[in-house]
Amino acid sequence: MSREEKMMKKRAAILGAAVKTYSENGFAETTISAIAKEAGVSFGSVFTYFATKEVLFEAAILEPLEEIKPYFSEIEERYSGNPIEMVRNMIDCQLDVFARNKDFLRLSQQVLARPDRYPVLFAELSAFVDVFAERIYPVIERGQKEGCFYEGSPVLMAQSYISLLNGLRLTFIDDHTNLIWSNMKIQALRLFGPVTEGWES
Amino acid sequence: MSREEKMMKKRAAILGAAVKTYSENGFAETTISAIAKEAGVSFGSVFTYFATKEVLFEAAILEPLEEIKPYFSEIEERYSGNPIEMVRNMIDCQLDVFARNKDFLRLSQQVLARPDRYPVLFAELSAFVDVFAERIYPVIERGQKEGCFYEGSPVLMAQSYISLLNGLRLTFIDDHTNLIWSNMKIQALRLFGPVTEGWES
DNA sequence: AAATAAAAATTGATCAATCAATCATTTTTG
DNA sequence: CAAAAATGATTGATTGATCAATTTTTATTT
Repeated sequence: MSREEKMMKKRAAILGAAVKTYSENGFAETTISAIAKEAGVSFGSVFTYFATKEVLFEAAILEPLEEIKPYFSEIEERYSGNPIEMVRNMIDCQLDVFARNKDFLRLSQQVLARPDRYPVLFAELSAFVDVFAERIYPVIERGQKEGCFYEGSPVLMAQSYISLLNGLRLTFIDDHTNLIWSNMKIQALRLFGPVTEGWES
Repeated sequence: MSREEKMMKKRAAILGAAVKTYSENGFAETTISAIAKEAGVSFGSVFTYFATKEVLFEAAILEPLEEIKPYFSEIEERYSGNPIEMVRNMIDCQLDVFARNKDFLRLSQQVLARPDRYPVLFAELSAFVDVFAERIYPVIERGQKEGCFYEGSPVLMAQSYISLLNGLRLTFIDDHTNLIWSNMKIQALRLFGPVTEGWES
């Protein structure tokens, strides 16, 4: 393994440990030495890869966010069918993402809860939601024209849906099963239109 | 004003300042001296009324929780009409409570996000949700029999509704208007049954 | 291949700053 | 005056960041 490869691995280990430790203990109650221990590196090494505790926190938000972004921005590209089917596919996929990324989502909720403390990160997460609302908008409009979605502001629907996702992640913080999450998919769908039949997966 | 009255007032001032300051800055990043300043009392006085920083945090959760409890536990007593009307009244009232108690709800979300850090408080909040689910259960069942609510587990519906409330409080953290909140009431109702007509308030 | 030097990365002891809690002193109350 | 409450300076513990010493890696020369 080349030096560069080794260093990339080490950086990834530190970042992963940071996501886990920050999400469990919050920014202030997380010590650099706890992250170092979790990552299996020395205290000093953390500062070789991240200038400050603050910079490491920012990276722990922004880098996983990039992984998740496509599921919420590439709506027309990723989900297919008529509007109902598209939203159904989308919910299926996005709820799985939320169920899987517990640590990252706990972290992002810490940011959402304190906009003044994390202005840059908060703006980044807000922009993420705005992009989602913008991309889902035409799908909702088509569904409304077809008569299968409720009338009303598509932005409002999108916001209520994102709120439900965040709230679920908070309410079922310790739920490791996917049972709850698959049961909640139909509830999410009901924010868009009247739906009786459940999931067939 | 008697001494006892004065002391009650001072205690209330400290507790109010604690709810505000803890909710804005989190437990660890809140200093006792910041709470004292916000409350207009001296540093030392805080310890006359609350033994430790931890005890003050617990009081800042548990005492406002008692104020809010009735809106979520006295379902049959407070909300009237047929099932649809009852849930409509309930949502109307509970969303107002969530919109009004921003600081307390931010605090409770800090607890929900870290069950291991706050085991006792977390258990208290979980019990609160459980009581709500138990009390709303028969209303949902009646609505299902009347055919105006979706079929499916009433507990799941109640959980999705509480999740939406928490998520809304997180998403609209800085929204001071009540516009968003009144617009979200119909979205909340749609978790229970297919509803087209909006709010007439 | 082996030896050597230069550069880069690792390490944890040390330092400086922060802050919860204490407590001796002062002020207020009855 | 005596008891209670208020006050803020002091103390001890914690921890982010620094840095000098050590180890590892890479490049160069024999």
